[in-house]
Amino acid sequence: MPELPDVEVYRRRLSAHGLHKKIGKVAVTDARILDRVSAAALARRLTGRQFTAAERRGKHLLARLDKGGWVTMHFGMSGDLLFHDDPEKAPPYTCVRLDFGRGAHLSYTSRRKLGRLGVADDADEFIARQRLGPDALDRSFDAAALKKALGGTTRGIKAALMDQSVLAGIGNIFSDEILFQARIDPRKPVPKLDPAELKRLHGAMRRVLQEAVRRGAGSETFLEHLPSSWLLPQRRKGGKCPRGHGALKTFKLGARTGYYCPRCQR
DNA sequence: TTAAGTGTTGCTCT
DNA sequence: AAGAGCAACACTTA
Repeated sequence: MPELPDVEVYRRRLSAHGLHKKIGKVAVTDARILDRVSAAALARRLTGRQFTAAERRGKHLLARLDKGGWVTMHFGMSGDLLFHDDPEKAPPYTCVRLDFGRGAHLSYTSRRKLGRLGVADDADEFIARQRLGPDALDRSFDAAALKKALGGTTRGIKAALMDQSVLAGIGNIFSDEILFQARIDPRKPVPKLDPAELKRLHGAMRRVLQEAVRRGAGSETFLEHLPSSWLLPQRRKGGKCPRGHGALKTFKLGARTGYYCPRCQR
């Protein structure tokens, strides 16, 4: 699930409830999601420490530790970051649980175990190792920066938008929404985008991602409360173009399915 | 029942 | 050497 908006919601949650609290215990209940760190080493690194900041780059969440270092989290195709007050009531698929003390417990979940949690000494080093491009919602990532990031590639625009080394944060779902709002054919080769399209693309990207964060991406009811002008609620077999153009079409990008309206996306 | 499909990424192959 | 294809995983749907 988690693309940029979902992870931004997790970041805000961690920032609001998880900072400046001493970590008393680290419970690793499924070590498969640990990224180049053992359960014992993770516990050693975190016990007695506290988080001092929560940052995000694309789909990666980084929690800064006092006395140096970061906890890095990625959620793969399914995952969440949840607080709960009873340590016995960790959500399903919890892989790592941090106990901050009475009534404050944080659980990292990963249903399909494609997520990864690790530690990094330096955030920039981590970002470089992951080959992450600029964050899609970074203030300095303006239309010119988007054009520059896309420069050089000849692929279709949807594939380029989903390439985390080009820009970080957009996946299969939100690339469909962004391209629908920008009225651009997802398979259109990047070099064929004219300046007006690039401008629309950049505007749609910011609007869609920010609105998704504002509406609480990742929540159960997220799709139900979206404006009727959005593609996402229709993004399924039998879905219709929100602008009244009839059935949406699908196409395959590797193993992923893209949805679009062939009438309004050119 | 079995198989295909899934909001991601990384590795392999061309 | 950029880009396509597939495996990794666990669960849902056809």
